[in-house]
Amino acid sequence: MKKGTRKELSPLQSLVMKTLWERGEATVADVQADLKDDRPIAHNTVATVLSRLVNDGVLSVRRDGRTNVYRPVVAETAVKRTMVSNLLSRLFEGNASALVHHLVSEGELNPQELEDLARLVADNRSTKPTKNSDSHDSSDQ
Amino acid sequence: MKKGTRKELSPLQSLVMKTLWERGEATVADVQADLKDDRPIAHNTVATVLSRLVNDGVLSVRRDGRTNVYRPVVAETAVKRTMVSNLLSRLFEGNASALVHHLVSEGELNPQELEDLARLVADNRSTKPTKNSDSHDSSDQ
DNA sequence: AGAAAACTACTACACGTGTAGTAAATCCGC
DNA sequence: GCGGATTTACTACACGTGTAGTAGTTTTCT
Repeated sequence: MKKGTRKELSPLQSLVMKTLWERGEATVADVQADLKDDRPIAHNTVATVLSRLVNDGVLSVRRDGRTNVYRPVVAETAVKRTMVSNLLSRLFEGNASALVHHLVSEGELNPQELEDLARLVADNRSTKPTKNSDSHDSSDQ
Repeated sequence: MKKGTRKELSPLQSLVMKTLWERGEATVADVQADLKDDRPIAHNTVATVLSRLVNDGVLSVRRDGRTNVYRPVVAETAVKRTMVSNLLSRLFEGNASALVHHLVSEGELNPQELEDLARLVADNRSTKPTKNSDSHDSSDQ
């Protein structure tokens, strides 16, 4: 239905898409095989999910013999962008640093990760601040 | 039904809960007033959402005269924890730094925020973050 | 007092999601 | 060449969510 630049994936859809993004393309059986490790899931359940994703414009399908081969139409990054940004506005007033603060105070980042993060921040700071200066008033500095 | 330590909130539920957490407690009319700025929403719609949240153990309700007064049972922090952690496992293999990397590379953090973040990281690193660091904690239960 | 407003409780309904069964076509092994 | 395996297309159904209407009870305003 909806041509989807802005698609939220449901939990199961996320799982399915993860294997699609990993593999590049996959059949129903492929996906089922990947998922079966974590959870028992019927072949037909996977097939249903897959065809709904095609319907939503998230996957495309190609016929190979009598088998359907599915392939991502929407990039993983795009979906992440949408979903993270939605989480941000829903729970953190759209404020990304609030989310990072949460991660830190909840101990989701271990020392090593904090270390890496520090480096990432440093790099990013030195290599010029690019876009995203819209409407935000930089009070001090 | 579901006793809820681990509750995911739907978009509208998140909106509603936001005002509940802000206000501490609220009536249907209060919530409707808060939401009406963003979206037109019927009094009854709000009432339904609220009573479902009570049913899910996310809110409690108290009678004040002939009016219901709702109050959060689940702390904002707890919900954030659940939902962020779910997003993490669904899209980032449970890896929090991957999420932060995403935020940085998508430009969700502006220079000022990166600056603050650097300080946060530095602080956290120096204060010996073995497991749980206590910067500024919030009440939750 | 009588009408209007405010509220709650209950009901309804469409749509998405998870889950899978049935029917039908095709393929593979013996 | 036949029976089981594979695979698709279609159908079904329960449950959550967004959305709100109805009915009924108070409260409040002329």
